[in-house]
Amino acid sequence: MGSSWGFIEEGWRKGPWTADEDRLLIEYVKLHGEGRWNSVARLTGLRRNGKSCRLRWVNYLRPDLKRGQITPHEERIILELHARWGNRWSTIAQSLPGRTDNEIKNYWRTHFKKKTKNLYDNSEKSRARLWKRQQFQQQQRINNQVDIKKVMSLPTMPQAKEEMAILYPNTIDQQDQVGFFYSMVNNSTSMSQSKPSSSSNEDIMWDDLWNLDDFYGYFINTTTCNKATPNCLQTMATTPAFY
DNA sequence: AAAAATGTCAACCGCAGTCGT
DNA sequence: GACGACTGCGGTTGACATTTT
Repeated sequence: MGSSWGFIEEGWRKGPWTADEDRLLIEYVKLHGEGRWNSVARLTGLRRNGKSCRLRWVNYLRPDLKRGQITPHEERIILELHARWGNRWSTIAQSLPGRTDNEIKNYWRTHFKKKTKNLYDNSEKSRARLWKRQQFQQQQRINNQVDIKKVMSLPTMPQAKEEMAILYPNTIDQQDQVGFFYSMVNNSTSMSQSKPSSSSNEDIMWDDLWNLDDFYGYFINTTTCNKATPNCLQTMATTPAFY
């Protein structure tokens, strides 16, 4: 980061907004409408850059924002849409009038993401095991040694495989899809096995399900969205949050 | 009561897409 | 087509609040 919170850097103020700054921004939008955020500083004297102004307006000052807690109904929508779209928060936000992508993202992280925390907190040993497995599987893919038909015919979690095929038919590379899916299944299994015996079976099941859900989300992000890259699995294997 | 841990959320950053020149 | 400015998105950070020990 390198910037001092609440101070001025290169002429721009940073940190929490004051009531006066909010007022200036609201007046600007009243007069000029949303957009052209880089003009705000010039036209109002506000010492905030365009990005900061846009963010403040979109996430806090917009009059159509719904305040207060996420309702159970909204929560259900978030869950459903996240299962479908993954971390595409702005897409999810479009189905929740008055809620911002930032709000939904924060909500998800604080209410649901923590369910997977235990998985990430596992010992270095299990991380190393997973890392080795991923490396191995990646090497297998590189060497074209994965027989797609063979893998698809494996008995493990056939329903999940079927669901994946329905939900994400346009993935970039079916071989990668299957290979990664199995690495996640293996990951999930090994994590469960390494759990302390005090964990109930239900806890383990839910943690694994949440983990798979994360997998779905990440999978979408790395395959069907614009940012997809052919070597998405390599990216994934080197992403710390993933093991 | 105090310290530590955890939760919450506003705001930042970098990246990528779009648009105008 | 190349380039720069602008915009939007998702991930992350840090300050503050709340809960737990």
